[in-house]
Amino acid sequence: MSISDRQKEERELRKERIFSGALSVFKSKGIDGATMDEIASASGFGKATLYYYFPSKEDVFCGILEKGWSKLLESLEEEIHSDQTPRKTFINILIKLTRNAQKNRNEYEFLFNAPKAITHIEMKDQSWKLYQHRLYATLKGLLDEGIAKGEFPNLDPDLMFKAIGGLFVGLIFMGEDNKDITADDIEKLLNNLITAPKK
Amino acid sequence: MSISDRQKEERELRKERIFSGALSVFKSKGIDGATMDEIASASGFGKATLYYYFPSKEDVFCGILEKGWSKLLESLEEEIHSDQTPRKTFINILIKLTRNAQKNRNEYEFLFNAPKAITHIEMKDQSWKLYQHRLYATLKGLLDEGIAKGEFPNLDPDLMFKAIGGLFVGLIFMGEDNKDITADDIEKLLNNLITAPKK
DNA sequence: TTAAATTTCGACTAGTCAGTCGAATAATAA
DNA sequence: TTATTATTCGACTGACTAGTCGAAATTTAA
Repeated sequence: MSISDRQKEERELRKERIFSGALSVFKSKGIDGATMDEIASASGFGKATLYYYFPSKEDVFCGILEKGWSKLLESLEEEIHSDQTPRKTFINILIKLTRNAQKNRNEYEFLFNAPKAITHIEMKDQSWKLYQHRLYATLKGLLDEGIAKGEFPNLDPDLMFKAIGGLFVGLIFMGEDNKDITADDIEKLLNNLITAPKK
Repeated sequence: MSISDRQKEERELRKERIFSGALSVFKSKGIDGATMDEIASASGFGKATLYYYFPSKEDVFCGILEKGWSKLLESLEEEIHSDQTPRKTFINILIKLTRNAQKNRNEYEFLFNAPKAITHIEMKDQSWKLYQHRLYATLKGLLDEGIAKGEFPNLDPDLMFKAIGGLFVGLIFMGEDNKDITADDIEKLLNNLITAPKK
């Protein structure tokens, strides 16, 4: 491994450090309330150094979304490409997401909530949206397929999708009590709520 | 009615006008992105006039929450005090909320989302929280009661509460497509998802 | 060792915005 | 009418913050 590669790697590590400092500031001060000075000192750099790694505040922002969503999808590949029933796959993905979210709460809260919170800002780079759309399209596809096979209640798939999406976000991010929600909890809850139609 | 009363009434009307201007700015610029200058011109006043009616930006904010949550609860009194089964009452409240939210989308979006979006701001006046807690306590009580009577799936009530809360918010406020969700949709969906346990 | 390249940052600038001030106008009361 | 009170607002201030600059420190390459 040449020296230049090591340098790139260290650069990448410093960027990650800045991301994680930024996330903790976002958590305590809110997204708009976070200043570059705070993010800088939270990540152990001077402000000007931040601008050596990112051209603007928005790029820090988009960097987190880009990296985060990409990692998120990567971590789901296995579940997505399993050959189980649509219903099982659907639920497995939600369970895996729960695990991830519990492990990196700040990051996942940001990934799922920030995009809504910043619709009013003009974003140059929205490549992270591709990942997000791919996740949503996957889940929506499984839902459609599952409904067609009678594995889910026979309801408007769009409504179901919104409902389950909201349910999931509510479950994971609602309330401050960080009461652990186990994968079992999620599975039991989904299996009880999302029942197949009575024959 | 004395002249002084009419004046008070007009003052109140002007405050409402400011609230509604503020809501439309919040909608387009986001909560932190909204400036007092914009709120002023959106409501047809000069900025200094806003400060004649409210001592600070935060008070405009709290004014909307206070008025909004108070009206919201008032509009639910009938459903809350009905003597139907817990399950029916619970669902009726959600249906009524859906109707309200569809009628005043901006306002309800603010009432349900703003409190989360501003946890990082120190709020002097939080009297609106009393109303919010009363609604949540009512729903939680109905859920507990209903579970005890076997009208709902037999799951951890706290989890159920979060799940249904998220479900509701997702259903109403997720996505920009303002596809009308009818009360029937909600009822059908809830009745399909929240099934009583199989005997 | 020394020159070049990389990384760091304190101090500064330019712009924005909440909130104030004082004066003007309109409504009410005497 | 005139005095008093209520309402309006343009212009200003002080605080804060994104982003820049230039110089210093550190690392790498020869």
